[in-house]
Amino acid sequence: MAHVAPNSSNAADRRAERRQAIISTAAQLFARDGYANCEMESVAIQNGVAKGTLYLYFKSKEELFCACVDSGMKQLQTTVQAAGRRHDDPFVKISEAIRAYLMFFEQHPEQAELLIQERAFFHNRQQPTYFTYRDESREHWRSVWSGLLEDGSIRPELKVDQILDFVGNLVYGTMFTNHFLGRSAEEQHAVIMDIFYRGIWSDSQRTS
Amino acid sequence: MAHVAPNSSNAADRRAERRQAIISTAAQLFARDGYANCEMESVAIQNGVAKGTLYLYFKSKEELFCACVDSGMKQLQTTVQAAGRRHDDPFVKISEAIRAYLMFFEQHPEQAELLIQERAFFHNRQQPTYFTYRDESREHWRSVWSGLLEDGSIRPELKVDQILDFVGNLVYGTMFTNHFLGRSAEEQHAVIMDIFYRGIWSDSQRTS
Amino acid sequence: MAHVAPNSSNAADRRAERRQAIISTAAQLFARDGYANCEMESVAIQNGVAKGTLYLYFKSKEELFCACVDSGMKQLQTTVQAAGRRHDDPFVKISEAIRAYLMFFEQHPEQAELLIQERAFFHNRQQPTYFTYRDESREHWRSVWSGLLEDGSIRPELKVDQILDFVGNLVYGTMFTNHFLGRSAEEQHAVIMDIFYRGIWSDSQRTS
Amino acid sequence: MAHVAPNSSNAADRRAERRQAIISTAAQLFARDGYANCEMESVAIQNGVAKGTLYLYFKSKEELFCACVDSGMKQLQTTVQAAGRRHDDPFVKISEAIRAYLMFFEQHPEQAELLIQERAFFHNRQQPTYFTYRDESREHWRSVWSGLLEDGSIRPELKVDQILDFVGNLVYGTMFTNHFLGRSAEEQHAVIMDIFYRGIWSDSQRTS
DNA sequence: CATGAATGAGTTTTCATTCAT
DNA sequence: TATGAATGAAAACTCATTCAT
Repeated sequence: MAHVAPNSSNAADRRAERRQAIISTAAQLFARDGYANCEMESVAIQNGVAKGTLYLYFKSKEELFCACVDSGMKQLQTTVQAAGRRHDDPFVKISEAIRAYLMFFEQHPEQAELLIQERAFFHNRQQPTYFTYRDESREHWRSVWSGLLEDGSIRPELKVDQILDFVGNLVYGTMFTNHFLGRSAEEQHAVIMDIFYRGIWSDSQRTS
Repeated sequence: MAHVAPNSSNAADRRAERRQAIISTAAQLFARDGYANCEMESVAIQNGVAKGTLYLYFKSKEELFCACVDSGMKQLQTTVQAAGRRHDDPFVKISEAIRAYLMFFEQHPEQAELLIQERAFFHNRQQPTYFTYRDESREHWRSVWSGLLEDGSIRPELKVDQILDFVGNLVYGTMFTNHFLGRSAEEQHAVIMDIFYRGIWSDSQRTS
Repeated sequence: MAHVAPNSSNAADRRAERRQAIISTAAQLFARDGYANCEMESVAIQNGVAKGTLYLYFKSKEELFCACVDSGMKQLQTTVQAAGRRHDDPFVKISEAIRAYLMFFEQHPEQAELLIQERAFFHNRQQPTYFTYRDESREHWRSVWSGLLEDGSIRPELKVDQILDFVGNLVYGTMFTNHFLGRSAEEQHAVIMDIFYRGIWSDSQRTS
Repeated sequence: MAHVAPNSSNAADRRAERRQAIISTAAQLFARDGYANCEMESVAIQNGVAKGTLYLYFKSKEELFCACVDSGMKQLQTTVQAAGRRHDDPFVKISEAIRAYLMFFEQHPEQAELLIQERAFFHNRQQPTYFTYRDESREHWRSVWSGLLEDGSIRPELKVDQILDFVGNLVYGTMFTNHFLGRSAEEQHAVIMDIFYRGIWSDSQRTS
């Protein structure tokens, strides 16, 4: 019985690998030059293939771009979920998921750019992929927060959806300003969690 | 001596008015179609002038676009400052400034789009105008927060810059998700301030 | 009172002139190189204008091509009608119209090519322009033939439509073979009319 | 000694069969889509082979196309000749040959399209295949007509070449209009022969 | 100042053909 | 023989910008 190499065993696998390789370089170039200024020729050259070859893997420039965004968001989702699953304490789970989220974009700044490019070029055609993935995860986090609400860890007057929105907006905004201003996710993370959990008010202010 | 009308008293004023009129319609069109898909011709037609005329007011399409962003950010700044100045209590001042900020983008959704377009097309050429204006206001808000910190209204372990960043990121993220998802600023505002000020933890959780 | 030149009196006229000039050179080039091999750039250069200018007059290459065919068929129609109108005797009228038809394509061989190109490229999109114009003239010639049938000049067992079809097919086929084989219309014409009117049979054969 | 099947006895025969199969489907597709819009890929798929295989049988797309035209014209020639040979009377022979000609294109409309496509795309490179085959048959028909002229069946003032041209043009034009306008060859045939043999003039008109 | 006709650089996509397997 | 992945030349069309009027 012939041994089959695990990661390029057949034509379909090689195709998938090649596809992913194109996506990776394309993502970098789209992010660096912008969707409009990034030529298919550059992507091809950067991949060591001819222009026409790209069209064997993607029907159009737009489809290639969308594949880049989609691939990135999938990776983000995986990364964040994995980070959360590594811990049992809900607050730690949440905190570590947020850290993973911020770290992901710090390590993959091109993904932040792609989100902007997507909105800039395709806002009339589709809802941002980011929010599609965001909605997918929502149920999971909703149950985590519900638990915290039920066991009295969270102020009872808050609603889960409010918290989900708040934290979603907070990390979204933080991620982008980190990206634009070159700030470090690591430093931000502790402060964010602190204020998010405890607020800014002093005890005296709280009780007044 | 001829009477001079107060708001189009002379050629320079008329020029400024016309310039502003062009900016207004251009902002709408850039936002609706995207920078790349928005033709100078459309802007001209929408203004009832000929294409060539635009070039008497703006050196290029890019300059026109930048004028749109700049004009929008100026308006935002003015609106937010005015909202803050209407109140004396620092927390109310801050809260109302934030409300004004969110309301501004709700009423001028094209400005949110322009920020995206700017980043998408010109990130290699300039820092986002938004952050330039953001930095300009920072000093003012720093002094407000410093006062709160000094008088013990704020937890003493927090630093003003941390708070400024936190709230900046929070409203930035909130504004964009409101914009993308069509959410109402009014509803968000109360929750945001509540969590920002008090955190999400219950008293029992805080003391544990 | 200013004198106004009769043939370029205003912008609309100049536009029409320019349009016609483009059509003329385009017709030559489409015929020479074929629709597919004729580049818009060539047409522009041949006209002494830039490529973009063509698109101010014609929405697309296809539209320019159709304008060429249409213009040619209009000219053909005019020429043939005029030739017919110059004579009163119906048989002469018909004969001269046919001569004019054959001469037209001899003098405008590009029009014969355009008919072929049109069919070759657009047969899935529209009926050949030639047949549209052919149908338009049919009524006129029907009445001429009807008169001849009624006054006994034509064999009574023939029907007008049969004659119209026969002569239509005959001149159509003759025109194309003249064109392909470089034959002279002038020579063909007399023979065609002779056989068409009298047939090929000898008297003895007719009566047998 | 192995038994050899009579109609695919060896490699050469199988190759010829396959070649012909490709020609048949290619002819349909060239006619349906036009030479330019017909992709080699489609031809391959329609034949159940891979693109590369076509190039084992034909050097290029152009050669494949030419083979289609040539094959069609050969079939036409065979069909027409066979129809003529079935009769002894020269007028019947001629009439039946013409009927066969018109019927052939009615049953093989793709061949009419191919003639147009050939002219449209290759008129700078070769004379139309149709006329090559036409010339080949000319000698045969010339002798038929000469006989009729000599035995007094045909008006003595006519020349054989004139008759050959006339009838050639007539059937050529008739075939194409039948094709374009969807007319039936069967109906046309009788009228064509009648007018061709007897002309349109009434006896009174002939003698006047 | 205002116009709008003219310009021409620039890019995606297609598809015939090749060639390693 | 047969395959089909890879190639890369080629061309229509757009639109920001200019400039003669």
